[in-house]
Amino acid sequence: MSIKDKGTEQLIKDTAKRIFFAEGKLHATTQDIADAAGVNRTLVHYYFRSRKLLFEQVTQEALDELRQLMSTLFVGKLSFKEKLKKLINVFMDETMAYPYRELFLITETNRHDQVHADQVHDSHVKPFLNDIQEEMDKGNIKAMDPRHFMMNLFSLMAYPLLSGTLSKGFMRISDSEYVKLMKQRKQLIFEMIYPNK
Amino acid sequence: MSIKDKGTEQLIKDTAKRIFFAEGKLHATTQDIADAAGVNRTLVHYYFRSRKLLFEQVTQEALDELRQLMSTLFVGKLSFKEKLKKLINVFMDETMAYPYRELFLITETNRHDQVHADQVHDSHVKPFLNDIQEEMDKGNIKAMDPRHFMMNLFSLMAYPLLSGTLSKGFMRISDSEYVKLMKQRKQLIFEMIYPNK
DNA sequence: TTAATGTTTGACAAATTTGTTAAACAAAGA
DNA sequence: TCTTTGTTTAACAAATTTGTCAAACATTAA
Repeated sequence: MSIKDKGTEQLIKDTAKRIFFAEGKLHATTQDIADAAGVNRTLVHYYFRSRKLLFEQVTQEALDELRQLMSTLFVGKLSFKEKLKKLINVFMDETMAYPYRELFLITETNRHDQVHADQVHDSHVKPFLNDIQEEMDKGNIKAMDPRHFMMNLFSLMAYPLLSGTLSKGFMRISDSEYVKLMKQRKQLIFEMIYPNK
Repeated sequence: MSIKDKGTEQLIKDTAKRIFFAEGKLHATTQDIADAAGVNRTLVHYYFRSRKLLFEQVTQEALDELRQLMSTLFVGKLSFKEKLKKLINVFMDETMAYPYRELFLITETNRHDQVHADQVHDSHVKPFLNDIQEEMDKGNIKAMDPRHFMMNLFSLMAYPLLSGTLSKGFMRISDSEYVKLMKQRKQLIFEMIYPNK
């Protein structure tokens, strides 16, 4: 077979992502991952050579996905307002599916004192920041350093999902109520960020 | 000696907190902690019996500190506005010193499928939520579910520090610039949250 | 069918990390 | 001083986790 069969390899990788990004189990062992995928642990080594390489690949792909998201959402001829709506919608949906993805990226980059992050190029983020600046110049959104705007936006979207367990505990919110609140946030965040209708 | 000497025990615990909360190394081993504290690893077991118990103690104390913060900041006869300013000031300072404290709490609670979090009682959070509701009734802040208000507030404060490494990478921000931005955020967050001056 | 190639498995080895023990050491009181 | 108690250390044992290997198995092409 010349073209590599992606079945098992993909299964392992997807399972790893589920464990890390969805369940937030950052300490998962290769055994944990293999069990969850229903395969022999040796296959993890067969396809990825080592635990470290599996982690690095998962990290790289997650960063790629983030970059992809950023770039696809900020091209096209939609208005800034519509792009913003779309970004909030897509990013919130993704974060609801994978609330701990960024948490994984943060701990992995801390772990190796190595910043993979700047591979997400200016070519994607800088145009976004420029768009924000333009919109401020037009008076459509409150003037501030565009980087603050971006931090505000991503904070409001990501943090409540990231800290779900804590928030639920602190505020005595049930699981079903929490989902409701998270869905409401899409609209709420847009109104906070882009107030002058 | 009847009263237990807290020297070494406290040193180990403080070092563990520094590693987890300040450096974000959630995977630190007992050896890592002992080395960083400059003591023999056996002492970790002497004082805490096991790694697990050290982790649990650190987790408990971190939750206690959060509860403490919440309760001390929301008693007294300051106006809501002043309390809010104070909360932002104190919480941001704490989070700048310990940006990964919540990250640690989140992963630890995920790890054991156990919610220590609800030990932070209604007795502290509920009065806060009531204050927020009151302020909304007065028309001083935008009306919404007070829980959203609280999530917004903590998101804006915690997330940019939590995701510092990523943000710096994404937006090409230097360390010194980042500190500047974080200090600006205190005022910026207050204005966002409490807009009608 | 047979050979070749790729996949899966269990058994084993190595490495890492945690936990235990006994002995050395230090400080304080009788 | 001597004893007692608490602290620190090194050596060791146990447990966990990662990585390797050869053999079994499956699939495809000649």
